[in-house]
Amino acid sequence: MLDDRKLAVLRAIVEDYVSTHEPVGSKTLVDRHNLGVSPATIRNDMAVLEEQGYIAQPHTSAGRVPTDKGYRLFVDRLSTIKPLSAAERRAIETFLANAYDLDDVVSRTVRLLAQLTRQVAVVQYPSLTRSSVRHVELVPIASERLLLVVITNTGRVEQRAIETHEPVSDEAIAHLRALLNARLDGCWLTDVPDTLADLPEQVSAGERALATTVLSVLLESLVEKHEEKIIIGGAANLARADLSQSLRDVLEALEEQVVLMRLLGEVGDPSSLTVRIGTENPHESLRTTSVVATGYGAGDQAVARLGVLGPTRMDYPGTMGAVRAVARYVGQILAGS
Amino acid sequence: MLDDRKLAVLRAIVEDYVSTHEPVGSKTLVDRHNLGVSPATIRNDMAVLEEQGYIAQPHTSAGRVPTDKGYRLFVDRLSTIKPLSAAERRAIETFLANAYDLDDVVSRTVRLLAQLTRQVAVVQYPSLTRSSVRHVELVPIASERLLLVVITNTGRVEQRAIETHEPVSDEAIAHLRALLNARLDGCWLTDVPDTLADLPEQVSAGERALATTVLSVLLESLVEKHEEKIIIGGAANLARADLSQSLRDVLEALEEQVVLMRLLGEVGDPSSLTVRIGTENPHESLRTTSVVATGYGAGDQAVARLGVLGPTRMDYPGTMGAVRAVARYVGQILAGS
DNA sequence: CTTGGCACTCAGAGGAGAAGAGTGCCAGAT
DNA sequence: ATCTGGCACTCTTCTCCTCTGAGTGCCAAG
Repeated sequence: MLDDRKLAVLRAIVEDYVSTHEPVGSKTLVDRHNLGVSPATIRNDMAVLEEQGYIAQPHTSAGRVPTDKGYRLFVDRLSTIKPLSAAERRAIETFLANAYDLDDVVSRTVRLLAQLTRQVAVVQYPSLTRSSVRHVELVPIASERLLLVVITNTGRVEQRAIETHEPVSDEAIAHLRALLNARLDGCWLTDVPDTLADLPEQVSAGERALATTVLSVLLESLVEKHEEKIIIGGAANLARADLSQSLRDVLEALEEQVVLMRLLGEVGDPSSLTVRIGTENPHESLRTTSVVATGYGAGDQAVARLGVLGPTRMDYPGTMGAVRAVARYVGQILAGS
Repeated sequence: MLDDRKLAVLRAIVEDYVSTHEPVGSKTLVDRHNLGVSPATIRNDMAVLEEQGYIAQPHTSAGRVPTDKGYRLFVDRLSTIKPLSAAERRAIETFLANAYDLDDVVSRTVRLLAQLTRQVAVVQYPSLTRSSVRHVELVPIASERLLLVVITNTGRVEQRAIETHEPVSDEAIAHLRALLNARLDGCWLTDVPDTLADLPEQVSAGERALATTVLSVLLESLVEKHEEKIIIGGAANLARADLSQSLRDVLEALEEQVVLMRLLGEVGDPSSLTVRIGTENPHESLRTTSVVATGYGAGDQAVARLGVLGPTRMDYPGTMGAVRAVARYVGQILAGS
């Protein structure tokens, strides 16, 4: 029901609107893109596109603006992801290659994405589910307080304080530490609960309370909390975007971890990009923003997600190219470390 | 040269302007505060205050607005820090008491400050200079890659990846780890360089390269980098503030660690509050913002700083009260852990 | 199906005028 | 010597008006 020319018109409208930020009319359209027809013809096409909900008029005597549905069609069928320039690729590579630990990789990634896309970048810390335990450390820091540190093979370090509610001897701690390391070395994090299920029964009665406490903290910190850590960058780019929505609402939404989690979406196939446009977003105050996200990971299996958030009127091909490229390089870095 | 009534007028102007966000005229001033004189008298006082640079007029037929100099006088001589309500104190206490590790303390603190003051909160991670080494861990994560983890008595965990550029045996690692722990246990971080200066000479030739590499990374990560970590929260509050400056500039400044460091100022006496008003700030694009900061720490010695940033037209007594109170409670929490 | 012509609509710019808040100054009162 | 009421004056801001121009929809002809 939409012939080729109408699609070309829609594409032209999206591209023009994205670059000028102004409603685009039939005349400017034929001037800028050489469609071989007259403005009147374009007007007819526009009328159809509007009727079908792909474009809209801010007011009667203005040009057209793409709707969310219009952007959706554009992204799905009218555009191709734009590869980065060689210079950009090199810049990404060297910038990420210089990172010296996981924190640094993540913080560099978020800055990189923000700069490349000139939008707000969001990066989730790698999930622990695909990691295995490298080492467990148990350190007394006060008479009734321990610090539990778990180091994984992906270079991530989880720490957690433990209140024992009773004094604990150094021997008990050393014993438990040895036991934990013997049991867990190389163990997949997802297998930790099973592996340690019978731990309290394996220790002497005097150490049982301690073992139980440590175990519960360990399970809790590894299994529940770790997927929630997300960092954002480039918030200043929001101010440029000049969203119709109150900037404050968007900033507020961005400060809530839960919202961010849902924004990035489910961890899935890292080779596919998720694009959420305007009202497709799961949060009310992000009605005029779009999210481009993808998974990333050491191998072909995603361990977390990253993406950018910007006004619906963003340069989708370019943004998608940048997100995809950064995700790939981060994957390489993680695999290499 | 400024008599009591003129000071009272200045105080009233500041208070009114802060609460209404509108230039305040002589008539509204006598209406709202019961100074026992007529508007005309106030006008004379205002003329003097303006001549001396404490207040200014946005335009000829408008009321007066305090200048930075006016706020400075207000803060220094005309106001007292406002204590928090009992309810607020309880809220702070319970909110912070539930934190389970250092990361959590800091992130709760920043959220608390932002919420309490409805402004942007900035918290620096506790410096390591007052801490001592609790434990050093050295873990192989690849054939030529180690992870160095240092745990301090303040509950902070520093991690750093090390490239050895040559395969290292497990025995060498175990040996070095034992050596490091024996040497460093309980050692003040500031003393680490001295304590370890002769480390390379203490190991066999085969391990010397490794020891040197590890040592350099250890010193670097402990001595140089650790003071720079700062987190911010409540950026959404900036949008409400409606600064005359472009919001974007401020957001950009806030994303730069270096700027933030200089904003918070030198770590000094934790019992004193630093207030930087408008152009007193060390950064160009923060000309219309003020910073209220203070040190905090486990004992009477500050280990880091925290504060808030808001428009120059902020409620100084209330903000100062909140910052002081939060700093105290955080100190208590850190001391208790 | 496309095209040129034409009347129509409406947002936004620009200007004039009125309203109102606030000032500075002066002469008289305290 | 200081305070006060009165008054003229200065600006900003709000409203109302008109005008302009971009852009549209529709129609009849190619």
